Amino acid sequence: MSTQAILVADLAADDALEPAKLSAVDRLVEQIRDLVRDRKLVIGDPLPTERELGEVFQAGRNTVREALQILKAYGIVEVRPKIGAVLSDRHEDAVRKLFAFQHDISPASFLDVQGYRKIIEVGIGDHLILHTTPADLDHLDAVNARLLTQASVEEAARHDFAFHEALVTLAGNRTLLTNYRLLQPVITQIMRVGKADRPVQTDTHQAHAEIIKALRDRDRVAYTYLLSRHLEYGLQFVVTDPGKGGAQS
Amino acid sequence: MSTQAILVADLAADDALEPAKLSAVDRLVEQIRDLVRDRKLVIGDPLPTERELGEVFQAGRNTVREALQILKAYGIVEVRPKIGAVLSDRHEDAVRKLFAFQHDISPASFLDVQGYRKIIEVGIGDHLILHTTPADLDHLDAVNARLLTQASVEEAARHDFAFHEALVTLAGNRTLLTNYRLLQPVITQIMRVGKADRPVQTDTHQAHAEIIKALRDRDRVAYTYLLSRHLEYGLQFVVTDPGKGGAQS
DNA sequence: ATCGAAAATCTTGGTCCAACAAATAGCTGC
DNA sequence: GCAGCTATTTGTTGGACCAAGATTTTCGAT
Repeated sequence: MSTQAILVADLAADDALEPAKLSAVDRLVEQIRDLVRDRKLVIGDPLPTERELGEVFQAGRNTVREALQILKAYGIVEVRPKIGAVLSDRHEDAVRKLFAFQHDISPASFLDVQGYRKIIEVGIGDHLILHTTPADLDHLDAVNARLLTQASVEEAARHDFAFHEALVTLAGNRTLLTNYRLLQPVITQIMRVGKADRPVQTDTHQAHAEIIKALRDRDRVAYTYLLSRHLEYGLQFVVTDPGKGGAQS
Repeated sequence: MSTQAILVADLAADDALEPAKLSAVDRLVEQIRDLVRDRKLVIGDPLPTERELGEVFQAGRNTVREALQILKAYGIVEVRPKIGAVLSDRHEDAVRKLFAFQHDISPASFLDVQGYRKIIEVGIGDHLILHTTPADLDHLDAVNARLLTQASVEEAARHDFAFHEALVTLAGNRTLLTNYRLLQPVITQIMRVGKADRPVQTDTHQAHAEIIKALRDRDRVAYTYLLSRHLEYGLQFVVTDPGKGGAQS
């Protein structure tokens, strides 16, 4: 218990790297965060109006607005016209957006991301083989089935990602899942490109189904092989440079 | 080549989820990003002054400032009095800070992060066994050696993380490394707690050395075993709830 | 008199301007 | 070469206006 208290204190100090005088805007950001904490506001609760905040904290409204823009960028608040700033749960979205903000869009980047996915999705294989329940696998089937029910490339990419997301979810590690989701924009982008030329939904669905089957059979080797092949399959549509066949380095 | 052009266009559309009219501030954020891209500005280059930006893009200075606050929060620019906004390379720091923001500080969270690390660091084992060069291993030794050269808990945690970071770096995947680094604040926090009670630098150094040896021997099983044990070892200092001995679930 | 709809009003965020303070880059004079 | 001055630029504030949406008021129909 005392351990936890120490932790909180220590981590609070992470922000105090520059003990020097903060700008009024930064000070306001802190004060508003404190306000939220002190009043124990929860998601959806409204903050005071900009004018009130300015009055309470002795700052101009423009200064308050700049602070709110920062909080907004952090996904802490969402400001709706007229109703004002309300506490938001879009934090993860903000992280995701920020993460993808200036990711370069190059074939090398795609290759890298697919390599990452291979490490992750193959890496959780041991756990999946051991711990997935029939219900889990049925759920995967259900998610996979959605791949066949629509036509839009955008939709297909989303459902494709949903399958892999569900797979990673089964690893039962929240940190891993959060990190994997960070790449959602990039991954769905890869998928869109892969599916742009011609619809490959049935192929994808089939590949997913085989992967599920490998899990049902608790066949670690098949899982690894099928998953690797599946991820590499998508790559050949992305790396179009040489025009030749294989895409392995 | 044409593929790449399509990609860039498509990803630009990712932000256009709400095709409705953007606010002037959001529009400015985009315009400034475009400006940076068009002029091929690099890290350290200065942007036009706030008044110039306002004139060029037909916006008031306050609006420009709000846009700059967002860019600043994103780690894209750093604005210094008098000289103005200059392009910054703090983007990853901003992501890291924002990411750590949401992480609650609980034993469960620690357990989760350690589980994540196990998945990652064990997961790259195959690649490491196959591809690490003697030079790589010497580098690991050098990084590990630093663990013995100082006393501060803070320093020790940093060097401890540096070793694991170096390990992940050897996997040769930039995406993975970026994601792993995201957890730096949380991981070093875990390490600080683990080392708070008494100095265990020699133990840690020893454990690292054994892991390196396993890589030298290209012994996949030993690598997995030693790494898992090492990561679980740190955990027993975190989960202090029962006060009894073992901490395995 | 009661209810509901329409209109007027009031509040609030969005944007812009003007002004001043503080900091400092760059010039000026020695 | 250096001290000091000046002009420029960001930091901050207050005020103004607009548009949109919430609130209240008004007023007609029943």
